[in-house]
Amino acid sequence: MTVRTRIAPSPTGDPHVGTAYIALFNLAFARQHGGQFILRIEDTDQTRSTPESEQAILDSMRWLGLEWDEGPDVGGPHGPYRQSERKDSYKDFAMKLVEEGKAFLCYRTSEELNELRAARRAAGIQTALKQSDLALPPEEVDRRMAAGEPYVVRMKVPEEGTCVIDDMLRGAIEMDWAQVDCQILLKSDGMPTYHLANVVDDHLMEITHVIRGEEWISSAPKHRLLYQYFDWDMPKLCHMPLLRNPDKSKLSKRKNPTGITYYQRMGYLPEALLNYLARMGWSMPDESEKFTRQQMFDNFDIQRVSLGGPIFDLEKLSWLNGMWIREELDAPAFAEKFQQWALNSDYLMPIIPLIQPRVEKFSDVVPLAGFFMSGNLDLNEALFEHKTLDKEQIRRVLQFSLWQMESERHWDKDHLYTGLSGLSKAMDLKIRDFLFPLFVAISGTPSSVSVFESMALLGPDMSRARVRSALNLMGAASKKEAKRWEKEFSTLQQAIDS
RNA sequence: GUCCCAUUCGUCUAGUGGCCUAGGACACCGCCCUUUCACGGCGGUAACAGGGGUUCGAACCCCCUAUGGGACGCCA
Repeated sequence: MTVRTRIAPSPTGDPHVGTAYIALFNLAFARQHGGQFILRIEDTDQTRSTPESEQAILDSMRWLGLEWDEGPDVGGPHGPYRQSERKDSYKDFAMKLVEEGKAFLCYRTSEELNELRAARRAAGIQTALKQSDLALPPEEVDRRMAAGEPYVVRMKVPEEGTCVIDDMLRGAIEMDWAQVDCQILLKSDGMPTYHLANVVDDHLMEITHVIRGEEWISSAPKHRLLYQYFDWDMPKLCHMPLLRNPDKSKLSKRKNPTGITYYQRMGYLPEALLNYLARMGWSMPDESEKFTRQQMFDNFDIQRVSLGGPIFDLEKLSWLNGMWIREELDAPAFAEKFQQWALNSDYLMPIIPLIQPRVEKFSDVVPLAGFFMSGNLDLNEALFEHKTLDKEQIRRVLQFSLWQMESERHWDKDHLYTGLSGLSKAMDLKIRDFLFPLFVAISGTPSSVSVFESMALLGPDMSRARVRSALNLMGAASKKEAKRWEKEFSTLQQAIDS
């Protein structure tokens, strides 16, 4: 038996806890049946899938104790997209379907598609786009083909009837073919889409079980149809519930710390985080709360997964982590773990050049650099008093910076500097005034080491969490205010971009 | 809007037709321990979304409604 999960790298290099959640259940299921667990990290978008972002995922998985098995030749964590010979073979598979009349070339431009969709919506048509909707006059196709215009390969999908998907947890799910659009298999750049690559890879790797997030249910008919078209055996599907924000929406970084490195930086033990993740939607037969990875695997039964989307709520995680720290670590182990966490040279070395110029005695170090080893800072409103900025401006700087930080795709000192200094210019504030609230939010004092370096080292989630909590302290925007600010912010952003 | 998935204490959950007057855990509250606080111990408040069936019997099976979520991309 071979179970796999497929992971998209995060551009900020901060793997998502939801990823670990799915991976954990794949691993548990595979281990319970003595099977293999394949972890695939792939993305056809080359800006996201970099050696660094892939490495970040592997590091996080290793930290959590989620070991994976290397697959056969096409498997393993380093996806085949980048290897040209594999890219061609995706094209071969797509073209085979075209020859057999199961897929077709589509010369429609994205503008045309937008118009088409808009027109259908206006006409109240709710069904998906089909081959017949996309067809162009033959002479127009010839013209575009002759002109060498870009095309995509789309799969053909039945216009009517129902498709039954068998889910390991939910049983049979019926869906109307009318709702399924003729999915693009090969993009105009020759890269496969997820749907094609997913099916081809899984077949070549002899995957027998796919455990993935619930958000994939609606594309399962496409996958089933592709297996049929290729005449391949289809793996069993299992859709896990989605982790949620406290407001019940899908767990997202805008509302929550979602990066694994955040929990690492926060000082959670990997065993505890994994234990907590396992308790999301799953329970031990005897309902115990604290258990090891191995105990979970020994008692694993996928049928014990409950389907309501669990809310990722930190209180119980913290309690559980406390249990692990108190009960599993004796004093020497505690000392060692703490030292590893706070004083390991990977984390410490980049901090030294920042603080050394300001240190006169070693006793200065903790007051100066303590914020690098803290979670949420203990702030109060008085810290934010400034000689020129009033409270309103401070709140706006915090909120706008937070939005800017949320949209930052490359989390490093230079990108942060470019983004935030651009914002301060657009807000028509002196950079030193603009930075003041951020210094307080990030380091707890108005005068500290470079705030950009600090944010880069603390990572996106920790930095955002601190700015968010500072904003809450000063008073988050009311609904009305938020609307106005959002408008203002988007015009500022345009100013930054231009 | 359309399709799909879901719905047990505030939160995570047990529960697969009689063991349910619904159990456990976090959080919260109270008491005990204690030079403080925390830990620990003991106790308490608190839930089957609503309405119809099926059945001798329904948290559990079926239908409808409501609510929440997801999907509707040359993202994954």
